[in-house]
Amino acid sequence: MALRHAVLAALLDGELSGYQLAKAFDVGVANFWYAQPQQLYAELTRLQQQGLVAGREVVQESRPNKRLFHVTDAGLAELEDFTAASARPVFVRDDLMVKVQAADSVDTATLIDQLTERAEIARARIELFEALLRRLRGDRSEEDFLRHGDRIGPYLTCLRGIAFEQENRDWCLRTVAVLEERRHTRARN
Amino acid sequence: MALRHAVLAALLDGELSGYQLAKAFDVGVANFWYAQPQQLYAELTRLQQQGLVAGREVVQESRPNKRLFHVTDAGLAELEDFTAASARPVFVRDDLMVKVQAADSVDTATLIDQLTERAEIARARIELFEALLRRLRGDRSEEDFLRHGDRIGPYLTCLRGIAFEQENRDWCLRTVAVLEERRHTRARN
DNA sequence: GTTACCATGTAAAGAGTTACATGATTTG
DNA sequence: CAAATCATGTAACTCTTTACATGGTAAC
Repeated sequence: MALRHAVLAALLDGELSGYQLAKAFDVGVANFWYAQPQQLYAELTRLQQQGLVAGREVVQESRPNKRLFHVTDAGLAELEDFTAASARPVFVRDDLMVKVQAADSVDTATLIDQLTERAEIARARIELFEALLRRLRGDRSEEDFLRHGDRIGPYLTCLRGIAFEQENRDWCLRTVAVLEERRHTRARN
Repeated sequence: MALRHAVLAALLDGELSGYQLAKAFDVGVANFWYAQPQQLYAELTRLQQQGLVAGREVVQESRPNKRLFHVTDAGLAELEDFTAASARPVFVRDDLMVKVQAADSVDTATLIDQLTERAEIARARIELFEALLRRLRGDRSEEDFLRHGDRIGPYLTCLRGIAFEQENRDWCLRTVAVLEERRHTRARN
């Protein structure tokens, strides 16, 4: 059960409604996990039943009412246990990689398009993440912030998000370059 | 359905038994996907029923008999379709990131251990992947191989595997450094 | 007026993990 | 004699995705 803990970790930053949480997870600005709104609403309900989060109804006039959730002491204890338990390494698991693996046997035209598009998406995310980093550290330098800041978890995970997307972008562009050169070479022969 | 295509792509390199396939997926040497043996046996059966792969029984004396599978023309066509369809971007989704996100609120001792261990695993995988790259390109230079080699798909995915693991390792080590320094700083105050 | 945003869900299907099962051979 | 390798699966469970569903307000 990983989503549970991702939700708990996300709620450490303060009270959030399901909708706000969904936005954070959706943009990937949460950058350490991704989940869809439906999952989050369901998970919040479960977590509340188990007493790991508590919600309070906020009545709004010009908008639908919402429930704001925060982590309870039991939730914190659960996170503590989770952190102490060991985690297995992860793999990339990307459809694009499967396609590239098969690149020698299939038409590469659309593949090149997809890689280019993916590089662009990665670029956009890097920008987004970098803006988030700046916001998190305020006017401090990164080094200073990481040494003395109160809440560095999100900053550290965001650093990884950026590194991942950079690697992503660079690999896509490199692969496009290789595939395109081969197309031209073949065309000439 | 993603595993289907990963299996098809993996079988492009030649006939494999379920067991051999499982080893490739397990080590992650397939490096573009990961799956467990049970999944693979089930998937091979399904693929065979759908005519996307064909198997032949190989009778062995000192070992149990095995079934060697290869991709059929229908399988190739399926891969072609899959490649043409668009793929959604991926996220990292790593328990370790969830833990780091919560690092300000939980005990970091075991977390530091886990990050260190993960860095070591990443280092080992990088070595493994680099050996695989050397084997794939033979005595050619990377540039030459990527320009004129017959089968570059696995090479390109392996490049990404390495980049991913490097990023992984570096982030873990950086995070450990940050967390450790904060422990010491706090201890002093 | 149409699109985007706020706000919350249910239901079903698909994918992946974990646990359980078996049994022979080879290597140390 | 124990551990690793070869070889193949089933069953139950959890997690994720996709599709469906509703309804008001704000902005262009």
